[in-house]
Amino acid sequence: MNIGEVSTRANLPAKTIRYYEEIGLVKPLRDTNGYRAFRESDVHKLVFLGRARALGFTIEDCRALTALWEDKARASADVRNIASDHLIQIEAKIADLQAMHETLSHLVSSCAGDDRPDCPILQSLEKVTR
Amino acid sequence: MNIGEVSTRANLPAKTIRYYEEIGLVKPLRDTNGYRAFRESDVHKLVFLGRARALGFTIEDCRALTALWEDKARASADVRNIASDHLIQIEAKIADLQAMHETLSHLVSSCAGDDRPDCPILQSLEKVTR
DNA sequence: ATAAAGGTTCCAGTCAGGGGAAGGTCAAGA
DNA sequence: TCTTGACCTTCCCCTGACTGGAACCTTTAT
Repeated sequence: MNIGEVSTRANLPAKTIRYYEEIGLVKPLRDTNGYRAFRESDVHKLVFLGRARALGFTIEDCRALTALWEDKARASADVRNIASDHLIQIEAKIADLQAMHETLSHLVSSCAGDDRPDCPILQSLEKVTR
Repeated sequence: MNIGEVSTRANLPAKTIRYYEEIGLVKPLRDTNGYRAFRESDVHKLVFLGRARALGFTIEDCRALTALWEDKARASADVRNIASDHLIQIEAKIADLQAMHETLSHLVSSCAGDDRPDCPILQSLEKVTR
């Protein structure tokens, strides 16, 4: 199977798949013409990678997850640890963004948004109250 | 004022300040010895930049915001537009992260996390249901 | 025969800095 | 006066996870 079909089936850009090969996440075979020859198992793995990336796992997380995925004797605790670490990071990011959102939405709602130059947003950014 | 003091007062790493000069966000003078010579107004601006970056504005947003900040005749609407665009992006990110969080926390709580190899997290990542 | 569509590699760029080397400058203490 | 250590300078490479583009090769359809 050529990269185009894999791209469609795994819903990943061809560039991304080539990149994943470059960093050793997938290892497709090669045809005599130099084209990558993907097996079903490669597609399967790329789908897995796409799902994991969409959930915000880093590439290194993905490397660990696919290694566990391919290890039939793995302990589920190993997978769970990666996932719950990631969950904690997601929670921290959400909290950060919510704090930003609160501050900014206060500012936006306090700004007239008209032609006059006085703007509470800029006034607030000016303060040294970090 | 040398970069070290500015770094302390603006609460930004010296590397960051040099970078901001490189991309034209600040333009400190130079002493005869080649050291950067910052004015109070530079510090003021760097504090502003630090605040804006902490609120997640991009560098280009910051460039626009400082231009408006320094333009005494600006319309507050211009500032408000930048800020509310940014607010929308923050909201989208929060929604994304919350969706990830929901999916992942379901998975984590359904995983035994023991020594056995069967793991619902991996099983779910395997599905093509993107 | 030719053109379009698909494949290949390689290079460079993104964003917002961080790390570290090699070297110049300054202030304080012996 | 010398030296030590803190501070400053530029320079270049590195990050993550790709993306864009150039130059070139192969396959397929007309």
